[in-house]
Amino acid sequence: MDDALDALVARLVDLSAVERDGTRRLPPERELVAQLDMSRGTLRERLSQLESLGILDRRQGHGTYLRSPGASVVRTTFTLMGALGGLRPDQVDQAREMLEIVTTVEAAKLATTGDVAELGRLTDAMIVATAAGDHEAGLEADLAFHRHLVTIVGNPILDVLQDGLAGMLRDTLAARRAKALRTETPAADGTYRTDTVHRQIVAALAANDADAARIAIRLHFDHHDAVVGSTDDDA
Amino acid sequence: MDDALDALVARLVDLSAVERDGTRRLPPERELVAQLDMSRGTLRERLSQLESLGILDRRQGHGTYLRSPGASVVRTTFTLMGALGGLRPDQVDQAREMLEIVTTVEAAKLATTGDVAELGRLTDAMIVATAAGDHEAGLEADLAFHRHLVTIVGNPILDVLQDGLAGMLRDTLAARRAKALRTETPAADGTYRTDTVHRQIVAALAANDADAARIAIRLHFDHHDAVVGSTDDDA
DNA sequence: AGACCAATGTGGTCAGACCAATGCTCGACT
DNA sequence: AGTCGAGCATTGGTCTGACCACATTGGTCT
Repeated sequence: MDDALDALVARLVDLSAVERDGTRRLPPERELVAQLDMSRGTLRERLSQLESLGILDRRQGHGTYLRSPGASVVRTTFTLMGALGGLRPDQVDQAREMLEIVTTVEAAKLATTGDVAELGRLTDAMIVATAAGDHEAGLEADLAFHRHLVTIVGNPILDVLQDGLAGMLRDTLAARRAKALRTETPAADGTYRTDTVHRQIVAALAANDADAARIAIRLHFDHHDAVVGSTDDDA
Repeated sequence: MDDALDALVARLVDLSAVERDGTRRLPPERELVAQLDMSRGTLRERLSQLESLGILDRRQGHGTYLRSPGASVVRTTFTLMGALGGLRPDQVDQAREMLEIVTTVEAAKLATTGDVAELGRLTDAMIVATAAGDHEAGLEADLAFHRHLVTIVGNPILDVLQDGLAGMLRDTLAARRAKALRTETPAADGTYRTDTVHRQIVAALAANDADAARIAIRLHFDHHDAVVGSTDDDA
């Protein structure tokens, strides 16, 4: 099944035309039917598969567009796994934590001064937002921080996994962050340890010190776990 | 799109019947059409989506069966990502390595004496097979070893990711292992370091020593990388 | 009893029509 | 001239009913 779909994707890429905004648009289904020599029903079945794999985007009255498969697949996969039983939210959380630990360690080896500057900026934004009581923006900056760590490593697989898992957990993460901030007593200068732990990560990356990064990111999670009481602890 | 599919899956689970071998079998499509009040074409489109997500298994002349989504989704996703460009084999390899590092560390915290015994058994099998020149069996035991580490952690997400990535990399892994064994000079007792590194991992798990496990698994990869010359190195 | 073959049940494909949403065009009105 | 709205064309979404291909089952012939 996979190889056939594979071949189909290749032909579709050929038949697609590039729009002005850079997206690749497929010919209408009725035309594809002629060029691919199959019935519309069969074609639509294949397109549905590709759509569910995140490779296509179909919009009624608009057209069908190619796109790079992304986090959506991972998210739907695990969502449906959850629907079928056998997948608890804390397991998703655990997987994400494990992923972020290695990501951070790997990023520490590769971070450039530009990356460090960007991460510093995001940390500042987070602290400012939190101090101003805008927890929505704080969460956003928090997520952006971790997303940038993934970017540094530059591995598309991590991208997909991180986005997918974090996307699933968005509500959970928001709740965790809120609870941590609510429970915690801010320091003298009004900052929260929940936020300032990020500075340690940035420092480790600035020094390209993988060990320090590992310790810092674990502190990050241990702190949350201790406050919120999540999954398991660390050695 | 996801929520609609979600609901459909729930109804399908209701309509399915349990076979004697424990698998859940769906009614024939023509009957589903009546019970779900949609046309067969539309139903088939949905079923195709679920199949591509690894939730269904359709066999012509046989029937349609429910199954837990598994590694296949991850594998096809990343395979198609590769087909669309933007995903190199070494990136898959890197992701797998990163995943195995955290998996091993986590497993060290949770391993029981039974797990340790099983891992010891697999290591023995691997060493014996290698000594006998049966590299196929050696690879098999090697893969089983790492698969059991995932089992110890007991997180279905890791299961899926590990299986998916290792499945994609099967040929690559075989080549790496073969080259490592070919290049390496065996010790006095005829064992290879490629194999014996596993003993260090087992020892770390027996002591529930997460730090030792991390060091051991990194040695494992560093060794391979040094011999074969793969992706990046370690700090 | 064994081998062969036909009937049946199942998913896979095909064909043509109609429905529904989107965006554009062109005309009426201000 | 500008603006708003009705209508039209395009495109994906659904329905119907027929036929094809594969797998199992049971009967029939040797």
